[in-house]
Amino acid sequence: MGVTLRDVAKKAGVSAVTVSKVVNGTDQHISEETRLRIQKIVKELGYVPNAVAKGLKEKRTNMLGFLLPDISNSFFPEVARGIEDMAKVHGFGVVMCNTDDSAEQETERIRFLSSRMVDGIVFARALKNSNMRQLLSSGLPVVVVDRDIETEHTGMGQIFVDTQRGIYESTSLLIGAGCKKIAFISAEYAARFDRYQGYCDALQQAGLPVEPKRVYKDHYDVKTGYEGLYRILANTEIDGVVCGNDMIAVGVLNALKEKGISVPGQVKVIGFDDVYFSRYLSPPLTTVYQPAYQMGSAAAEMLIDHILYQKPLYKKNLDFELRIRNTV
Amino acid sequence: MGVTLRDVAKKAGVSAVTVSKVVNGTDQHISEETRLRIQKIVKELGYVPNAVAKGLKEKRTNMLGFLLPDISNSFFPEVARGIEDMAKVHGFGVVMCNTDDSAEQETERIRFLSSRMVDGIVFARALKNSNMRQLLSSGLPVVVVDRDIETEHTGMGQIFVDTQRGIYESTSLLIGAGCKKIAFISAEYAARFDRYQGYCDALQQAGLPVEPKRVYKDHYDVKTGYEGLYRILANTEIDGVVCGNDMIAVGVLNALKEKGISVPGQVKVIGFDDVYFSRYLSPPLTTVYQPAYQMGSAAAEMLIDHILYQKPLYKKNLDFELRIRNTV
DNA sequence: GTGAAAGCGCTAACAA
DNA sequence: TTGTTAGCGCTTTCAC
Repeated sequence: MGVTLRDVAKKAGVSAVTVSKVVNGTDQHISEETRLRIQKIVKELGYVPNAVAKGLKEKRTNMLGFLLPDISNSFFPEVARGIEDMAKVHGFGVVMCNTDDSAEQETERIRFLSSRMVDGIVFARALKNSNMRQLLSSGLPVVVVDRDIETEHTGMGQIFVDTQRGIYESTSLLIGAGCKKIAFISAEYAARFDRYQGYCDALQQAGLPVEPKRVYKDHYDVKTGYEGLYRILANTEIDGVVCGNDMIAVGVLNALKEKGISVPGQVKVIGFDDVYFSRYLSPPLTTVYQPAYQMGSAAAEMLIDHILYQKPLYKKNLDFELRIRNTV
Repeated sequence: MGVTLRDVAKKAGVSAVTVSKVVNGTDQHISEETRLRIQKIVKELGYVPNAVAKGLKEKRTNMLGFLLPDISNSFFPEVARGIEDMAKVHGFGVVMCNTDDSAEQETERIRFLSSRMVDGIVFARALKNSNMRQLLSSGLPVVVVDRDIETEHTGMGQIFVDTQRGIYESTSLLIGAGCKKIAFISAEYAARFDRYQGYCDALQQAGLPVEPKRVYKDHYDVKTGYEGLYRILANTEIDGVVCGNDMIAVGVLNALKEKGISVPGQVKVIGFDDVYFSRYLSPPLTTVYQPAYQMGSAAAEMLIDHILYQKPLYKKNLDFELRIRNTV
């Protein structure tokens, strides 16, 4: 920074306008000679356009906001990377905003990003649909990268995985492996793609009863898995556990080990997400992979296409994938 | 966005300047009446100052750049969170830039950030000191969050952990536990704080020989741990493994399990970093904790103090911490 | 082929 | 107590 259009112009003996045109290639009718001279001086002086000034003028900053619960929760770093890689390709940068799923934080950060004139927002979330409305009212294009979104929000783009179907399949895998008494441990909330529903559907399909005693819902964390398993085992027997995510599966695995119950011998376990260390658990966790990186890059791509070429936002369903390892 | 200072001014029947003064509290000599009237209209209209315009004018954007190898590598998400939390407290935002440790990427991103007029850069890195020089020449204040930095770079702030001492202590722990034939598996590179040196020092201190056959260096990843262990075991016997980081320890643990060698019975293992899932490995990994979150927040704090109050940048040594679990 | 004028939204310095 | 002027660095329009 420091060296401006004017500096270049002065040294080249032309006006700032001409330099601008050359630098941006915005005008064909510049003599080859002038163009070359200017380009040379640009290099000499190490001129770099001031993106802030440019943004102010053009009302486009080539910046994306990334709103997420917490970057230090696995799953999100991959998403972040996907977003940034795609953004970079198109000359965009990304501003990261952790909100801890708090509505106030979200509101505040949206205001922040909007004041900073980001051109669009990728909104990754796990829970409530809190202030979707506020997001919309900001007028900014938004793409929601959602694992579970409650309602349709017209006007927003969406990248999602059918987690209900994913859990349906993970449950079916356990059933296929001979489990008859399958527990379900997950987080507590209503969602468009209800994991619990996927679990119920699979049981029903197989003619197995849904036993409330085998269901535990709290949070998407290790503690929930651990405590859930103990709670369920206090009341009933099980031969399989369907987990709402891999963190829960980690808790379940730990509790099972503590109780001396063999996996997959006595109890089979299946996770969800395929967080990068799941394969290193022991036994390596069988789980359902969600394409986190791809979700991020697809979201950024949609947003940028919209910003740059006015392509409409849309809904995109990405495929999950069973990852068979050693807990089933 | 959309509603400007002028809009507020018009509606309040004052000039834009007055509104600016009221909004920023930059002028005591505004009548209570005017102030109140303006504040009311600001609320009504939902006026939010345009940070881009403000940044251009003031030459301060209240934005930090965060340059790192890869957010999807454990350790960095925590750092990122630390940075963002501290930044937020001071009204700063953070632009995340992954560089995969590539010098070209770093150069390019630094230019990018600089053109965007970020007020400072947090540089988290694991390896080579590539283009430190370029960073400096950008004129931007920089704080390096480093696990291993090669040289002194005057002018830059620095947050670090004495990893050499950390490995010295982790090795000593193994020695104290009775190990005589300790392997060392880590990444290959020279650094200010040389982990390998820490390992050697500890052995020497205990009168134990340093056997090249027991040393393997490649990358900070699972594969290195896995292959390193196999390689070493092909040539010699061991009763302990000091790992350069937790990823390596994961590989070591897996290889050991594969070979039917018990941990910590036959071989003891110690990691480094205390990545958040280390405690869930089996057995739970004994390791050395690096305060990643704190490193991020300390870096951001130093930078912001410098930006806002011209406090000089400095070097800060953060403490590591032995986390005794079940692999030793 | 090139440049002058105007303005993006804001604020510091100075006037009134 | 308030407003005018000027300008941050850039680009668009339109005149030359």
